[in-house]
Amino acid sequence: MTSTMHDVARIAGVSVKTVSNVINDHPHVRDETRRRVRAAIEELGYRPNLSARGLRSGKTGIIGLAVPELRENYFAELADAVIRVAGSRGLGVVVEQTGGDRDAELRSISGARLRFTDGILFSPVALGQRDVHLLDVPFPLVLLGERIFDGPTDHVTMRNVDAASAAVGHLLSLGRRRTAVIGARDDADEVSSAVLRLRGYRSALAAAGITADPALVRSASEWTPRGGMQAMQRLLDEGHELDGVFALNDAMGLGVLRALQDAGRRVPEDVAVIGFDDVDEGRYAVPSLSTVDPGRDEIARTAVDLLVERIDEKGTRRPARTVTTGFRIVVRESTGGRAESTRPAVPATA
Amino acid sequence: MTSTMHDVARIAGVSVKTVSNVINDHPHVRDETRRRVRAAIEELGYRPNLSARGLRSGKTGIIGLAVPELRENYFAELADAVIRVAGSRGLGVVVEQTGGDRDAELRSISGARLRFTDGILFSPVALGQRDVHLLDVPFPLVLLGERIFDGPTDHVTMRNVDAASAAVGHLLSLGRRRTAVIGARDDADEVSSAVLRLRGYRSALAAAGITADPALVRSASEWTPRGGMQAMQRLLDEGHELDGVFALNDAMGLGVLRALQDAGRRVPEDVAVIGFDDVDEGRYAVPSLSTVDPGRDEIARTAVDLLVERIDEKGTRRPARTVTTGFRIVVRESTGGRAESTRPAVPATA
DNA sequence: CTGAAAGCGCTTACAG
DNA sequence: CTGAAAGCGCTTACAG
Repeated sequence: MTSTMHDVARIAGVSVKTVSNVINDHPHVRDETRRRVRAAIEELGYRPNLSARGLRSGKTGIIGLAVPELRENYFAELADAVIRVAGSRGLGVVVEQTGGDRDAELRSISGARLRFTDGILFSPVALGQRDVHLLDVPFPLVLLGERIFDGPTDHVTMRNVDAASAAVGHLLSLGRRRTAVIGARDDADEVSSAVLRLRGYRSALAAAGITADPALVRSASEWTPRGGMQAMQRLLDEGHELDGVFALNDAMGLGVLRALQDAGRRVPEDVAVIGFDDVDEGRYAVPSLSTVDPGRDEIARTAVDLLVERIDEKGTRRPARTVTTGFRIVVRESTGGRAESTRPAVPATA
Repeated sequence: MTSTMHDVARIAGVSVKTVSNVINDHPHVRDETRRRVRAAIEELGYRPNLSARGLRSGKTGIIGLAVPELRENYFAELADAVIRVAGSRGLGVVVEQTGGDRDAELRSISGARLRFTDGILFSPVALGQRDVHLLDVPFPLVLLGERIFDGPTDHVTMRNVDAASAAVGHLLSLGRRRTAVIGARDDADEVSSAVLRLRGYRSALAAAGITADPALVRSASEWTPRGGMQAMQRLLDEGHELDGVFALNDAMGLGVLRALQDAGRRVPEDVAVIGFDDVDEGRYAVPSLSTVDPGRDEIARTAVDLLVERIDEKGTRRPARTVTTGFRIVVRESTGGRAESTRPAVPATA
């Protein structure tokens, strides 16, 4: 039925070793031989059996990506970027969803799937700093995010504190002195996006000589539009004065916009709003949502390359490395910038 | 380093065959033996090598999902659903992005990845009816969507015409007599979501004795918020009277909402708007977007189960089957319904 | 530069 | 019910 290297070798009149050399672009094959082998491959429609190759070489050419949920835009866009980069490196990506569940996160790095992927990119949301010892696994693992630092594995993270500080600095530069923060969390013993971004908020205010009003520091039930909307509604209901909002992610920022509009507050005239993540939706919101671009493509590229390095590593293992990616403040309508989506010079055909 | 079945067999004092029987839940193993084998597996941290199993059994336990782009919400949510269902069937999912590119779509079913996945779920957007012969591939393939019908493979599709007709019927029931459609395309020789949904629009109007005004039938440069917004802006600029809009997907519907608001039209008072797809964002838009729920979970479940059936198929191959899933009209604020996101009875901790 | 052969770790007839 | 052995399709030392 399906043909093997032996069939190709027979048709081409060479040994399987030579076929293997051609397939894997090894040197020392005469051009004429290479041509004959290629023709035989074409003729038979031969495709290497990846299981056999994997068994022999100890590699499958597949990496795992463990994220909470693809229906969260941030992770869909991250997965999109990771799949692109991995594809360009000749790797397939098995996407696993943990649902932000601790057990599922543990399972994804338990090794149950170990002999199936060559390594895993892992974005935890349930595991935290106290679980750092669980990351000492016997296979290549690259950690994403800011739940766990100083672990035994390579780690790609963003400048959460600095970026949050810059976002609040942007609101300050617009003259906003009463900026609320939505999505805060102040667990002393946890390091998370929430904690780091809140730290950036505080340091920006402190640098401007402003005392943060505790009433303006709000948690959200979940980091979604719904969570942001509800937190904002409560804040408005309580009657606090405010002229700016820093939503710790764009999803909540979209909910904040809605709550403000429902309450008849004008954005950005009455209240300027900035989010974090730069998901596509923010660009199309009314008004469009200013945000922090955390450099998702750079994160994906860096993470895949670190993982590939680890997979290719022979005996000598280099020490764990932490890479911090850059960021950019994206000014849109919600802080007085212009919408990016303008009419095209040439209208599309109607 | 990593242990094998032989190690387990040695520790447990049984043959590898028995270990295999235990791992694969085969009968005819005494409880006591089973316990000993399990203990040995535990002790060694043994995990089956999936490459070896794949080589021997001819299966990898991985299926492929080929979609345009995960950053499009519809496909992120579809992938989310497929990964959940596949996981419950013990299968991993390699996600491949075609970018809606013809060559990439062909590559995804060319068999280059064949011996790597047990089968593929394929959602084409570039290939069309004329490419139907290309689907006659020597591995399990399940087609999603409405680009190609009557092909040689199993096919899962939704009731596009009926659902679109019901959406427009909903607008008619609100008394809207001048409903525009956004995202139309009228290629006589192509069957696509656009063509089918447009057909539903026409049949609903016809059933109500209304002549469709060609000026209200609009294409969009792309099926995105931007495309919807631009198409709506042009429609408004041209000064046509209208009181309803049927956006052929939610992404365009979100852009339509924005264009209407920019133009000072009230939704739904002046113009009622309904989309198609039921992506999460529509629920959080201001106003929330009415839509057609095409039953994404049902699509995912059906597609995975058909693929599993094909993979497990021995000699006798049953004929290709087409499954059509159900739909539901979701009435939200943009057509006068209530927002679904209400305040929680119990506020989250602040 | 090329060929014959071993072996990666499983599963599965085949004997017993 | 259990064991010994073949073989899935590759890659890679090892000879030549």
